[in-house]
Amino acid sequence: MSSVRSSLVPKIPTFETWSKQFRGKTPRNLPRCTIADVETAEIGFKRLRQHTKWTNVQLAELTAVEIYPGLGVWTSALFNGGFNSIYSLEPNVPYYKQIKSLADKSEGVIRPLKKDGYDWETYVELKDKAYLGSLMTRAWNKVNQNIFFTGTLPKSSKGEQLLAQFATCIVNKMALHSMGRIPMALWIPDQLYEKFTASRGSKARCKMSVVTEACAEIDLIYSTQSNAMYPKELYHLVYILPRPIVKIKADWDVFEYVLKHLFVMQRFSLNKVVRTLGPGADIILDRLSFDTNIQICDMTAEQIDQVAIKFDQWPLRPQVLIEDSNPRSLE
Amino acid sequence: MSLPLVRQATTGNRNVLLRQYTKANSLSLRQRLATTTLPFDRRCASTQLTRSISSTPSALSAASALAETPHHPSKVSYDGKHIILPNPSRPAFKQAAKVLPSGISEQFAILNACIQTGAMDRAERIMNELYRNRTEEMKIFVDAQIFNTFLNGFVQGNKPQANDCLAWFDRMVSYGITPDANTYAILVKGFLKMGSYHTARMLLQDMRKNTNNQMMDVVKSDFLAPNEVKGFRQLITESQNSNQVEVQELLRELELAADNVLGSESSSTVADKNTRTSPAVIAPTTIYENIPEARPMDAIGVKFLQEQLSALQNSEEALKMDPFDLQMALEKQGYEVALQRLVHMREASKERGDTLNALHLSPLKKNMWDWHEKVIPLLKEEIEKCVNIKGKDVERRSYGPFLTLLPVEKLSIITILELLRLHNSSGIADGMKTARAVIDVGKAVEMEYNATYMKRNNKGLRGGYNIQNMSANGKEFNMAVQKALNKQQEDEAATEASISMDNKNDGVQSSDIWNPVWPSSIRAKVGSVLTSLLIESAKIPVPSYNPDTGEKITEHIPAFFHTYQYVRGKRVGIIKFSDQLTQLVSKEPLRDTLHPRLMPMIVHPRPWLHYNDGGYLTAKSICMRIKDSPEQQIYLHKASENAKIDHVLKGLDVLGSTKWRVNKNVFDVVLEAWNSGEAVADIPPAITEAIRLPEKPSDYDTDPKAKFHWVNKVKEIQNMEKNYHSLRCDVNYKVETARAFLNLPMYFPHNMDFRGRAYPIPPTLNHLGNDLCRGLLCFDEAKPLGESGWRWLKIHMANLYGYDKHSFTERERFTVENMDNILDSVDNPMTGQKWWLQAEAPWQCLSACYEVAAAVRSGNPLEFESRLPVHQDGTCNGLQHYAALGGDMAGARAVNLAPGDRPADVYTGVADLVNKLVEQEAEEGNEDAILLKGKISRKVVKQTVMTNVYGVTFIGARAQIENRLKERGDIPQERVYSLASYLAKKVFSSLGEMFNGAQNIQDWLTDSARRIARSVPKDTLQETGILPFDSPEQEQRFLARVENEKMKSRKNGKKVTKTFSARNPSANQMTSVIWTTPLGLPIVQPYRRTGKKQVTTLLQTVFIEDPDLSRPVNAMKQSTAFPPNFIHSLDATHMLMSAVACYEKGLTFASVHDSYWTHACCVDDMNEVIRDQFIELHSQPIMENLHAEFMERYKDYRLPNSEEVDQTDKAVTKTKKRASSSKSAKSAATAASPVSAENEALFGLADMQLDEENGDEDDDDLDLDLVNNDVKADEDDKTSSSKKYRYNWVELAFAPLPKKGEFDINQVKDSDYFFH
DNA sequence: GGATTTTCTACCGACAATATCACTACATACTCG
DNA sequence: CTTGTATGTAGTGATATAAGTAATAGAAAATCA
Repeated sequence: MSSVRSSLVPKIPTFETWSKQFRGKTPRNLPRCTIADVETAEIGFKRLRQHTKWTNVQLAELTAVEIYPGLGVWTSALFNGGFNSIYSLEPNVPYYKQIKSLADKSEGVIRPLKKDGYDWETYVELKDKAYLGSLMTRAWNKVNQNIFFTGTLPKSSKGEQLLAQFATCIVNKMALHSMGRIPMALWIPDQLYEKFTASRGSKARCKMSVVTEACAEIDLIYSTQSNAMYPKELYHLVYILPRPIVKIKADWDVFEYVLKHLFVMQRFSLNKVVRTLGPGADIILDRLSFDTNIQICDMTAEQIDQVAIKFDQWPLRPQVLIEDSNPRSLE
Repeated sequence: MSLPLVRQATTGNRNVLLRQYTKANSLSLRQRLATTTLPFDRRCASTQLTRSISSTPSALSAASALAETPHHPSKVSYDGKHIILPNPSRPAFKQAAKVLPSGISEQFAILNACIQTGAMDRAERIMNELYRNRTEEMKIFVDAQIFNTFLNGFVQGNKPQANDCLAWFDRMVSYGITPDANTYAILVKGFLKMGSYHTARMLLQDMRKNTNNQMMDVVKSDFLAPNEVKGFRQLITESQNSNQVEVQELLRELELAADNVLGSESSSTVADKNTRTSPAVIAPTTIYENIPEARPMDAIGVKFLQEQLSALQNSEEALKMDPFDLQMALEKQGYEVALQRLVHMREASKERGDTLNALHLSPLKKNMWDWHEKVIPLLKEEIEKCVNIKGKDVERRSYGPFLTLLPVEKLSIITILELLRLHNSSGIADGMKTARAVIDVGKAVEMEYNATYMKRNNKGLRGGYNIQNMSANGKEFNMAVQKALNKQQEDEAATEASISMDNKNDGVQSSDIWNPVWPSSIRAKVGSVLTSLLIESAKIPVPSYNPDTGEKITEHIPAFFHTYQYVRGKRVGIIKFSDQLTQLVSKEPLRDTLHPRLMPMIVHPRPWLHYNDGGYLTAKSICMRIKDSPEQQIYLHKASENAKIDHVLKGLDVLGSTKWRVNKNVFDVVLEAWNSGEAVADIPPAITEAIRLPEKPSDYDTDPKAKFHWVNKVKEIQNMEKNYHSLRCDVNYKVETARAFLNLPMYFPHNMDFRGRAYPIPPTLNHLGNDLCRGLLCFDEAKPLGESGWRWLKIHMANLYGYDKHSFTERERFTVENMDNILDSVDNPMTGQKWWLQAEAPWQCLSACYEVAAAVRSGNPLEFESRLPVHQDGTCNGLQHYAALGGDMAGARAVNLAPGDRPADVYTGVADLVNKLVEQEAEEGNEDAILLKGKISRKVVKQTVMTNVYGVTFIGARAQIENRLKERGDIPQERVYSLASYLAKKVFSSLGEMFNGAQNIQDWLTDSARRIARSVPKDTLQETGILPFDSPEQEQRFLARVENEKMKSRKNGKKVTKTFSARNPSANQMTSVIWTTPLGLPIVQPYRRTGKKQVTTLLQTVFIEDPDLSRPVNAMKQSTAFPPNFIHSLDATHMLMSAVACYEKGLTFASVHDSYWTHACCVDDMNEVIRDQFIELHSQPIMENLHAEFMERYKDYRLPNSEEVDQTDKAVTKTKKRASSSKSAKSAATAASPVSAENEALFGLADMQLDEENGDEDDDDLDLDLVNNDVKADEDDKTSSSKKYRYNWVELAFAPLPKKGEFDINQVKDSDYFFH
């Protein structure tokens, strides 16, 4: 109830010391970027608050889950913003220590956890009563008022993979989103942001952006300026609000199969590409409600969903949609 | 001293073979004949094994006219006579190798296709364009052969354009190409055809006056068909009235020549010969237009084919046919036969008209026929489009000409069969990679084109079959040949007509005619057209319904469809079978979809005359399997040209001369097992119902992890299913192949991998295949067992069962004691005790059971006529060679080079040694050791010991051992990994201990290869300004050349000169490791960095190696692969030597690399041969020769070197991390690297200091520095603060050879278990 | 030139990534002087 | 008619693609600043 918290200021090392002490030497957590500028975090949060129109009361009800806090700059901003509590998931030891020391000054609001936001188990564990279990909601017509998910995505394939999985999880109400319609705000590296938010027709249009379009509303909140990140990178803070009704009606596995195959040749027309779905799959063209002479990259999520549905209903569709892509060598 | 004898004998024998297959006027052949038609007394080879023979003149010259150093009679190698070519980075290499740049080779292929299809306007355009845009390259690559073929195109058809021909002739001369006799033959032919006798005469007169070409050569030209030669006679008649002396002279010469070719009586046959060949003069397109839709062959052809058809279906019938005709037909008309089978079925059932039989008609065949009929109009349409190209349709221009090379019917059936054949290839379930498919289809078209239109072999064969004495197994061959000849005489007209039917070239085909290989890009493009048309038209009707309306409909599902898969994030284009097609294919035996090409032969393969001439009767094949490496090809070519590889070819001929048959007893059991659908031995069970998928876990919908694992499980199951399926398919193909040859003899033409190891060319069923294949095959010829044969048969029986680590006596007893089991296996193979199924090699065991049982029951085993091949296997053959090379006592004993009472088993030996070490450490309290104590079996270490020869690294060995330990199951899973690490170390150290000599040699080989692969020719360094030129003249020459190049490539003058320094030389490392085997085969390691390019095809782009890109070597691969390759080249040498020697002794011989087979009764003889040859081989200083060859081959090469410079500015030379690098993880675990150890001892005292100013060159001592590694100095340097490195180039030299041990190779002679 | 990051990790038989975009050089069309 | 400019295009090189790289380590080559 104390909206007046003593504000927390994280210690920010110089770039050189950061390089030495924090930048992971192992290729495991290779390009972990972290916000290294208090002002960026503060403005970011301010904008976010404007956008979400959170009241102090609402904030006081909200538990934030933050992945990859890094130096804890964003964590501090969240703390200062007045969240009820903040689970800060940091697997990397030097960072974890940094978060721990912040937490010690946070009167128990910041709760550092040595978990990796990338690991699937993490979300199973978060479901435990001790963490978020009590805050779960079933209904999807309403946004979960108690959980807020945030963090800084690594600029790596893992980061990209993670983001894509968030999107699928929203669609399928899995992992984090098995706990309700949880809003998210993520710091995303520029390139990934482009892909994540690419609209139809854009050059960056890809599978992920279709899924995203189908399952969430995305808003750009703020972008980092010059030296806000260690190492210097352009990041965007993005607010992700899952839709009450996801636009994908088809069976997810079918949808994914269709999506994957269509996007092989995204600048070709559906008329042609549809054949790669299965032998004789062009028969479903007539059963679609839109002009099928359309480039794949120009299709909306709904249109692709419709293709998936019609494909699924097609009696002669290939039964096996799981493709073994890993030809593992035999002895 | 048997080797020189062998050499002589071989040469003599080749001579015989040669003459049979030789066409007298082949140029390359002339050269060969020069070396082979030397006086030679056959009796020498078979009877008098005198020592002096190797120094007789005949033997010397027979061996090689080029061998100039015959002073060491025992030597096999031709000292100083290696094929040495410039480094591929040098311009000189391009000149010598004539490796076409990819753009040119494509254009050439297209050009040739245009010529062959009569599209001369297009051909002219291409010629013009090439000469305009690629002037320089054309100067290098175009020769008279190419130009002749081009010129011939003008005068070929029924509308000869002799004047155009003449115009191009002038241009030919102006391009600096010297016309030869062929050129004149073509020109004259053209004018004769047009009736311009005057011009023709003028041309010949011109030739006589101005050139050295002989009239005889003109008339004998391959470009002239017999009836065209008769045209020359016409010329004589027409010119009789001329009074000029010159003309008279000319005519006399001409007459003489014509008589020589045609025979003087030929004038009487002119009329009927002409009528016979005249249909072929009709333009190709018209021929095929007249063909009735359903019957692509004309009347005679159909009759002929149906004969073969019935022959193939009923192999009893086939026996009655002439085998030569059958083989010819199989090769030349395999696709027609396949097609005819479809037609035949269809017509037959139609005729009967009853639906009952229509039901019996295989649905797959019905569909295939349907596709065939549907794709043909599409093909015709496409061809039409290609003919009338509007605008610049680049794609159509590049594949169009190829589509008319073959009749559309053939294109269609080729495509269908190829796609069916590729089912499940490249690890794709129910499909294939697009790249593979389109390239293979293209290749199949090319091969079919070659087979159909390359008449030369046919001509040569027919003409060349003279009745000569051949050695033992050649006799039957000759009988067949004789029969063929007789038949040919009776039946000549029909046969000729049926063959000449598809011959568009007036019967003109020969090696003088240019026939460029199609580059992969062309193959891919051509293949993609056919494939995509087939995809478009091949459909299967399937009942279905419209889910929206519920209305019942029939969908026409494409049998194949093009799609993509992602493999680790990368797109891979694939062509998949539809489920319906998969169903069809899996339901019926693959009998009628059996691919007609590359089947076993039913007559003796054509001996290898040349590196690319032998094997099948008509198919153009090459004796070595080349990997996208022009370098390999050119070395082989040069060696062949210089008669260096005759011995090797002879060896291959011997392997190909072994006559096989299907073991009917085993076949019946296999069939029964197969039809039962159960798993028997290595035949997997038929999957009747889909395997049930595992239950989805409860958290499947909420936890991605759960889902992931479930999906993985499903994938695993699918994978298993796929493997089962493709395994069953494989068995299906093998069984069907065997069935096709049930009553026919089989020969396997052989070729080699690039190290010289021999392989049968037919891929599905051969004696190198798995147990099933081997069980299905036996020698065709039977030989009475006799005392020793009976003994060996029993031993062999035990071996196959897996009882092969005991003494021969024990093994013999094993068989005797198991006689009841053996008889039961024979009497009730599928219902009895099934003893044979427990054998290590069940099918072969069963095969042996039949043999043993039959022998026993015959009443007198000693007289039993046995066909079973009995094997003698080298015990760890690689290590045997290593031990022999190193003279390594302990090693020699361990692999049975030295005699012993019972076979030594390396694997057990290593296991014992490791066990000892482990026990020792267990007592010392080592936890790993305690856990492993007593658990180290032979099996655990076997794979690692085996692969050690191949240079397995620590990581690989650890993985192997890990797997073995996991299998055991008595070790806690989580400890397995660390235990495997521990054990791998122990195994390596034990190996190092046991095979110290091998280790040393292996390390030396690795090190030497590494140096070679990193080295650069001096010239290159000079030209890049790194080293000074030797002389101003050299510099001048270089500058001139550069200037010249600049002029040439002014257009694309963006020459990026890559940074070139001793520090980072990898981009310029162009030197591959090359050596010559003791039999004279040059071996080039092909490992280079891949230079793939995307090629656009109709279906998708395809990623293909760009051949003209000279790419830097993969130095690591070069060095790690060298030891195994070298050893394999030696074991291949030993095998080929043994093969030839066995042949000389009249033994039937077959081999699987290091397992040698012969009749039971001949095992003793073969054993002697094996040992003699091994001793012969290893009596030579192989390592010294290799070293010497390297020194010669890589003379003037420079090696990048880095040396440390200390503060006092005095260079302390040493290689930075270099010398020690040769002992990789592996040898690090063993004794210290012998290379450095040796040198430490030898050169440790040498003065390492070097004047840095002229350190770059001329310092002969530098090579020592490379090797030496002064440990103490290293330690000093660690303390020194400032390290400076200097990079420079030193002369390439090699470490001293490891010292050879005391083992006397002659002991092998007395080692019973050397091969056993 | 020194340091860091990536890439291997057993030989041969038997190979194989592809769509798309940005950019360049070249050819053609068109226009203007 | 020539020349210059705009436009179109064939050819080339770069880049993204998918996605739990199930575990492990160590040297050599490639890349980077």
